Amino acid sequence: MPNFWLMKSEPDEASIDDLAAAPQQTLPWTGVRNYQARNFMRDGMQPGDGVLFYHSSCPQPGVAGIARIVGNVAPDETQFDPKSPYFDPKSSRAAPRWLQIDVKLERKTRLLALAEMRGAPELATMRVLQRGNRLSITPVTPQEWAAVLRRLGA
DNA sequence: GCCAACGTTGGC
DNA sequence: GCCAACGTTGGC
Repeated sequence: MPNFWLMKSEPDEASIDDLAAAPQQTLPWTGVRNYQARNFMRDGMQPGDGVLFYHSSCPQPGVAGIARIVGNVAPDETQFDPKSPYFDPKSSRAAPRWLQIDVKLERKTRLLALAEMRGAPELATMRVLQRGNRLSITPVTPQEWAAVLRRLGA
């Protein structure tokens, strides 16, 4: 029984086109530095899970494609790299604090803009639309998943 | 650039 | 353990 997730990425860092251009159309999802989001990765994510790939902090925020979780969680390599903006001096290889997981593109979609999502009654329950939500990873219910795909014309 | 909202830090 | 101060997120 697969789960569904919405994962935010700033297109300046990793856009849907970057994912499409990556080897195997797969990128390691690194840089999660929030415990709640990490716990979703650690406790909830499984290979095969569906992902709504969301562009945030950009002129056109919204869902830009469908992806899939592949592989399993592993220590996020960027936390050990002093040159990385995601370096965490309080973490160690013995006790890694942050996790990464591989995400593979399923298909690019039309942009389902945040404004459209906000106007869609069937999407009103989505965590990403709730007031004050800042989590970069949020669970999506099967109903919400189906509603998004329907709206994307799938 | 602004600012609301939230998470984290650290002194006590 | 409390909570003020600070930092970050992210839409607008």
